Amino acid sequence: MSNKVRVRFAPSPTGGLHLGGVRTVLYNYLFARHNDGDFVLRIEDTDQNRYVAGAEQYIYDCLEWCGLTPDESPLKGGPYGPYRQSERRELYRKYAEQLVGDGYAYYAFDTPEDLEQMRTNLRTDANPNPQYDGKTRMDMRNSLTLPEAEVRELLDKGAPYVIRIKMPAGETISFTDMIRGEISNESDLVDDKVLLKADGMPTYHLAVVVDDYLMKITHAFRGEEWLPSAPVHILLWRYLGWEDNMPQWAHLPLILKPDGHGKLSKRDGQRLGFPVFAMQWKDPASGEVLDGFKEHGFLPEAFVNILAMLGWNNGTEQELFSLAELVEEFSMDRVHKGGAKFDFDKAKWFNQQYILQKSEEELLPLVRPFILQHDVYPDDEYLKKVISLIKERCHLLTDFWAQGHFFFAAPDNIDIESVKGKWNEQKQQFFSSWAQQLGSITQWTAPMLEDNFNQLATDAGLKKGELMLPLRIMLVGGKYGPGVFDIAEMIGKEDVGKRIERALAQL
RNA sequence: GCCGCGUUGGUCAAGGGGUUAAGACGCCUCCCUUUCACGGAGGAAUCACGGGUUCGAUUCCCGUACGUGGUACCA
Repeated sequence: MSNKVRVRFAPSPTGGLHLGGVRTVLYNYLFARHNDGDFVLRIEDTDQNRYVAGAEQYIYDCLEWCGLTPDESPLKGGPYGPYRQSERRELYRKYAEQLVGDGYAYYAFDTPEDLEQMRTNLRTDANPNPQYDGKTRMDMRNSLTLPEAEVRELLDKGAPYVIRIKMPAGETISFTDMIRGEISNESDLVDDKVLLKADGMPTYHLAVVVDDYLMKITHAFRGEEWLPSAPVHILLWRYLGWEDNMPQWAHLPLILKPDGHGKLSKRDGQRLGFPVFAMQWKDPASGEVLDGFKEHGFLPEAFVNILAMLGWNNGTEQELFSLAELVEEFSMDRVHKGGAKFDFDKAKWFNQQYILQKSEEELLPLVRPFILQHDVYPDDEYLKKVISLIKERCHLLTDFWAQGHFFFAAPDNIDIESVKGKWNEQKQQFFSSWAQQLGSITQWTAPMLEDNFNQLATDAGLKKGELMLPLRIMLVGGKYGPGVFDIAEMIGKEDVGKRIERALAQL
């Protein structure tokens, strides 16, 4: 029937959702939307040893936060379910058996110990990683080496076995990658990958092919770490007789750590002080909590934009894209081949751009949770005013507290050293008397306050410039923040007085 | 070791036989601002290396180096 574009994101629910994972989701999503196709979420939970409670729900939460919700998923259902591989278990065996029947795969009865034995026996400096392949398979215990009767018997009495693909000899297997062009591998160099494990579950290799076929996936995008096993998948499509339906492949470049080399890992984030996961992840087993972009104060639109630009651009100078614009502009052939180092400074800049774009009204509900964290409960009007005064100095939502805490409470400690140097009795007198006559100021507004302040300074024979920094330190605690009289207006007569008195006591 | 993939400033990157090799982040200087930030104006900084092909290579080809991924009954 139709050749509607269908793509899928197929994570294995084992922990936090990494930057690179979200970017794979994003490129899938953009490609699907751009082509009026379907975006499927499939859960690859075939490794029962790696089951982690809550990890699947966490993936939904992350996708929802990013605004990249799938059209079909275990949660939502769809015409090609089930979407959880553990629930498709029986399907895979049939195809594995079919491959054995057609001579493309075989039963292998070697125990893990046998395999280890083979590897240690064969390991040399020239060949540090011996494989189960065309060179070694005839020395192992499998349906190719054992007499048929014995194989039958082992199977009948329920001996544990796996099914392995029988890689052909002397073939060049090639395919066209949407990003990288022609890619080819020699079949002799690829090992006889396990297709069906002893516990009856498929490995990724079998499952990805069977499910992509059954789910009518037209384009398959995944990380470049899959490139070396692509020939196995190509062969499986061929051996199963589905080659005409094989999706087009695109192997996405890696996201690398900012310093040194290598794939960005969660440890790098901890080490360098930035998140690596989309949302906070609490490991149920270890109790370890890993920070996410959300909790770090990123806006989802910014996060998505950052990821989109990490490996893709539309050839113009534009860097800020809404999701709708990305959908419009996205194409796989403009994705980079090389990996990109993640730059947290640039990420913060993106987020700042989105904060700047938003109105106080829009920012209000986004900022509030980050203020609440500090046990402060301002009313809407007050918070909005604060937001408007400080938003241009905030890169992250968490900065609203860092840049605005003094609007809600007196600073814990003040940078008294910056004032001390040029401090004198005259200034002490000035602030003391200003604090005392605050009560007589009838109109408590920034301009009136400033006038009053200026007047008194002139009367005392002091330059305003010498007094501004001390006043700021007294009210704010440091050398930052919006106009000092705006701050004074906001925090009110009483607090201004108190803060001045308190600072004076320290000088 | 072997195999795959990659390589334009510190980072993200445009470009692709002839260009002053864009732009952004970051950094520095200056302006604005009696703070910080925003904004504005400048600045430093780049085609990994060696061979070809060519009148001419950053661009095409081949090597080398380096990086990275894989080499599991993990995905």
